[in-house]
Amino acid sequence: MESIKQVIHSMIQASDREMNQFLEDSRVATYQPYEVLAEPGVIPESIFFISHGLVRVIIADQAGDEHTIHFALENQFIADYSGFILRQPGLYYLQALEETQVFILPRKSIEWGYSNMQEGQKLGRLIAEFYFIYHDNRIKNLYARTPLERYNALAEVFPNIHNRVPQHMIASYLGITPVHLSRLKKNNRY
Amino acid sequence: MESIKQVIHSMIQASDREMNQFLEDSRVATYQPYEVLAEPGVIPESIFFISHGLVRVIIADQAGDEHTIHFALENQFIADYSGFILRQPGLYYLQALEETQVFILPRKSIEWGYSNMQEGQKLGRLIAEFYFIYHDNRIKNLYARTPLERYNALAEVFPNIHNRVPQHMIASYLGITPVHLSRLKKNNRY
DNA sequence: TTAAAATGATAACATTTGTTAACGCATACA
DNA sequence: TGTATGCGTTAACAAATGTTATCATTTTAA
Repeated sequence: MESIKQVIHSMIQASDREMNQFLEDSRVATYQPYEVLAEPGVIPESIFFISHGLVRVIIADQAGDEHTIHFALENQFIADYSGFILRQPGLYYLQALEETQVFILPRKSIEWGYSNMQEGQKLGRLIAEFYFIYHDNRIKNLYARTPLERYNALAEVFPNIHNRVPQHMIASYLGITPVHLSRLKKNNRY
Repeated sequence: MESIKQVIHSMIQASDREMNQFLEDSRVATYQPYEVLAEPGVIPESIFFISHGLVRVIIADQAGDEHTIHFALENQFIADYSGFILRQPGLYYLQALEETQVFILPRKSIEWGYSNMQEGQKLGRLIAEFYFIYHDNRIKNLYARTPLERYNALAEVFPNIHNRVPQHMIASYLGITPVHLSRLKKNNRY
């Protein structure tokens, strides 16, 4: 409970009363490695806050192949946020890769926060901006850097990722095959 | 002046007084095709609203090659938003591709809006969410669709783009060479 | 403890994509 | 009007990346 409060306090001013009411309807859940927090086809009705653990975001293409789109770490919010905002069925799997504890914030709480917390809208803005910057950076790197450069810079975005995630998932995140990543590493001259 | 008011009113409630004060320090500017609205290396101090025209967002890689990262159309906000938020030097060129008229909203106005407009933070949240959804969609497509599929779906995101932008810029946006796009189109069997 | 499964490296080969150059056509402009 | 420039297509070839298979090692689970 403390970690989410800390993170929110680092972004906005909120009274204890606001904070407690905001979190009142949240619940804690724990997932084992490879367990699934959310599946595609369902309208997302909650936002997750990861207190510890690691969540992989996956999309499946038409052929059924799965692609790792994102890794979400402790002290971050994660959701199929587009689906949540648009109230459309999600497209992502959210999968724990480690034993992972989350707070589940239902839509009701988010909406309560927007309407009733002094800085609720600001909190929403800052979270959206955080992910905007993450996405923007990612797209910059995609256009302006090679896969190997992106590989070498990965740990800046996901600290310690190489000790927490198998390499083939990293290859998937980079948009290349595991075989190719292995080759690139071999020729990694820096 | 009317178009930006309409767009803002479609997102939030705002009194005439709020709206007029918010826009008080904005100015109108007009750019000819290929003129540049913003360059990398400078901390972005304003947000643009395109009342008509079309702006291309470009990033240059280490080799100096330019990549088209985005097209911004009329009635949209555009900026090097990451740089604006983080107060860091921008990385993008913003280039008009048609005769383009914009409102330039200085940082001062944005901050005034956050502090003084009833729904200022909400406006910021909705704009950040809009671009979040755009980015998210884009990344989904990047992983789950082929370049040809992305080409065929382009006009959904950028209406009439094929009549407004030369094909080699579209190829650049898709992350492929003009020669390759030409080949793909030739084999486009649907 | 042991057997099965997952992981990562590597090789051989196939496919995709990039590079360079040439050409025809349209457009801009002097 | 004529000339230069930009655009899109095509072809030939090169480079990058994917595919499939094999192997050794580590991890997982019975």
